[in-house]
Amino acid sequence: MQFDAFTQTDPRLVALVEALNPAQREAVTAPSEHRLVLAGAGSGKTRVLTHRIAWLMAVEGVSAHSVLAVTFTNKAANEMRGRIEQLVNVPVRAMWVGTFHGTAHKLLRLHWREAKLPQNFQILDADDQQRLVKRVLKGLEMAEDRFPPKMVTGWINAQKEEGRRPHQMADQGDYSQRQLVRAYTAYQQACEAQGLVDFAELLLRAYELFRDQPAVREHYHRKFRHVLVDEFQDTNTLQYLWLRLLCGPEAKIFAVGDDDQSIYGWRGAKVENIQKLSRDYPGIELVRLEQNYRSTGTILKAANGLIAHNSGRLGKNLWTEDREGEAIQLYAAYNEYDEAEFVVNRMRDYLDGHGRYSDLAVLYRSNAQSRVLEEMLIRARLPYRIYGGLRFFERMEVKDALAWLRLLVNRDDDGSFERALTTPPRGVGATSLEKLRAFAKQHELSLWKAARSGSAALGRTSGALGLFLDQIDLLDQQTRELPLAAKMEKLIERSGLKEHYKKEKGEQAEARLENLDELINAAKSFERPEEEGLDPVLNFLTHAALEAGEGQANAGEEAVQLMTLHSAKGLEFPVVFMVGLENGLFPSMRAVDEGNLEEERRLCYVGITRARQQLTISYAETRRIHGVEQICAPSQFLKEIPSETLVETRPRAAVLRSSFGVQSGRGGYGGGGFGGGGAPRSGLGSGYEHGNAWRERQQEGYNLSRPALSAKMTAEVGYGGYKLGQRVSHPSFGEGTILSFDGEGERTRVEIRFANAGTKWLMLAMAKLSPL
DNA sequence: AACGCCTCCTTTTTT
DNA sequence: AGGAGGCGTT
Repeated sequence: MQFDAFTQTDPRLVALVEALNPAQREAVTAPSEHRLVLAGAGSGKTRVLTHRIAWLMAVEGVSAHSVLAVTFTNKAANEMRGRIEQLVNVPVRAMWVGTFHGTAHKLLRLHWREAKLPQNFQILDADDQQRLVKRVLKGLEMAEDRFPPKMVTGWINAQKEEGRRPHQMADQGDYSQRQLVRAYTAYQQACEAQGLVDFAELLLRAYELFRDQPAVREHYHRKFRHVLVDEFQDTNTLQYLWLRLLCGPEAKIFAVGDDDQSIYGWRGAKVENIQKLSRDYPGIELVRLEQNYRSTGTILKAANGLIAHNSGRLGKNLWTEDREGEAIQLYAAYNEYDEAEFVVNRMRDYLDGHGRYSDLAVLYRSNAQSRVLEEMLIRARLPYRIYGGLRFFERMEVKDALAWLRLLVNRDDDGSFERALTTPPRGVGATSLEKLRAFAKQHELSLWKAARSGSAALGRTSGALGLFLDQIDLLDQQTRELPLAAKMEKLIERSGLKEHYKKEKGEQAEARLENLDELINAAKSFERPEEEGLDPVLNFLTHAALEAGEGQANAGEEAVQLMTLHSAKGLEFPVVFMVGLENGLFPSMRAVDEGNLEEERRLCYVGITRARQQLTISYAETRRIHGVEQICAPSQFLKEIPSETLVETRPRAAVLRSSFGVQSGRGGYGGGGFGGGGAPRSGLGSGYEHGNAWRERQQEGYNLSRPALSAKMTAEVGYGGYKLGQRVSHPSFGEGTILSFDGEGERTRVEIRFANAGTKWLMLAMAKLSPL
């Protein structure tokens, strides 16, 4: 189809393409061929993907039925569907838009017979899987120290992600390899006996379904004429194999990705799939999106300069029509507290001016870094939100309740059986359970069936056990006709879980009860009867496994955002703080040891390109890591960012050090002092050399902790009855909040942020302060 | 079954 | 340091 012809005829199509730049337009409107779109950060990737679909429908008359769009996260999938519907102005329920796992799951539900699964198969989440592997290892009497469950689980998943089944590996490799295969075999048998499917299994089964069932394969070959894949650089071996099988001779692939943003190699993602795609589809058309609509020229220059240090890139250079913007601020903090304080102070500057809390994001390499930042944010009374952490459906109490529901659906689910049997406690202890397990194993029965049939062999225990079995059956009968939410409620009540958590002490208990209520609430939205022939209970349980829910309550509220660099991918913020740029932390020690520096660098690239207007980078010269104070060298990435994009912010060294007499060999700060003047220290010279020497000695086991201390100590002690964060009143400046202290005794000075008079340093002894 | 002590480990995360 | 998980005690 010719684009020009349509611009003149249909105003809707004009609107569809008019806002696109030439490269985007080409990607969106070119005739249907296989296409690979290399989309740089902030270049309008999602836009291209959604517009492409809208274009196909509007111009080429493609039906929603023949489109499949796959993403990695539910969030991305939901967003995509929403934006497509906005563009074409009608709901597109018939279109398959979902995650790899969600799509695989859908196929397996539709073709459970061909996939050789029970109709009511259940999904095992990571936690369930871990437990099951553990039990299997126990059963095989494999030593936990030699074969840690975590490692075995990882290994099994890795095999599945390479498309390998145990029988393909039998009798291969050394002793431990054989043991692993034995574990995989037993684990898989357990899953099959219990009708369970883990995440990797969803993909592998779907792959095998297409591989082994020509009728199914051909059906979908006829159906899906357009297969669109988001974040293609994140696909693993199995996902790629499956995509290839899924695309019939008529299907056109539209893959969007960015090799420079491949940061999940450690979990099996294969950037090479991009090159593979080009080899497997020789005619594939390559489109590069390099114009960036997100960041300032300076930020892009920094990002480009950094990523240029990677080898084997497909090659891209981001550019923008936007202005240069501000220089990137670089701050050398004394320690992690100083760093956090600096971040908070800069946040205040921004917030005083105009900004919203949610404009601000702090990105760090590892979760452990969030604690100090949090502390500082609390003191500063700034609302914040940390991404990541336990999700709703992963919470203990929620999983407990769901175990009861799962048991109603499938009595042979041993994991749920054990969970329901033991929580709340009912006098069936470890010994009885062990007996039951042994009996079940001996007769190759599920725990449920073993308990039912073997009561005699189980001796005295059978009393409490029998009561439990009857209770389950009774609950099943009594709730059979109830709508889902009512069923859930009754289960929570009658299982004794509610009572159990009521008895629990502490503030957690309350939250637990609330979560149980919330679970009932969540169940309500799955009550639409028999949608697409799916049983509401199965539907609900699937949702719980596949979409574990938001990382935290109150999503989307006005708050400063804290997250790892990994979870920041795909997001953008006007103001970004990237903290902890120290060798050993970022790049992480492990990455360096294992030679994964390039992926680390890409992670840094991702971090830089999250920023729209302002980027601030910081590192600490001293940091407590695993409980030990360490001297840190600045990250090597700092050297790789073009220096003309950076401006070093002078530290307020004296604030942190004067009172403790810490003047020791800290190269770099010496000249600055505090107060005006003084050229910013340029380059990062002195930090590096002694940093390396330190690392060498560190590896020999020396602990080079210095007797320094530190913002933390100051903060906790407080002065003359005043504490950090305290509200005070001053006769001429009005009300304010104490931000920090400096010095001791009568020389103590105090930094106060006044509501109407800005931030000031005052001598505590002189200032006529009164607490509020 | 609940509690407390001890040891171990420590990058990143989605489904 | 701090959390998790294992294990032994009450």
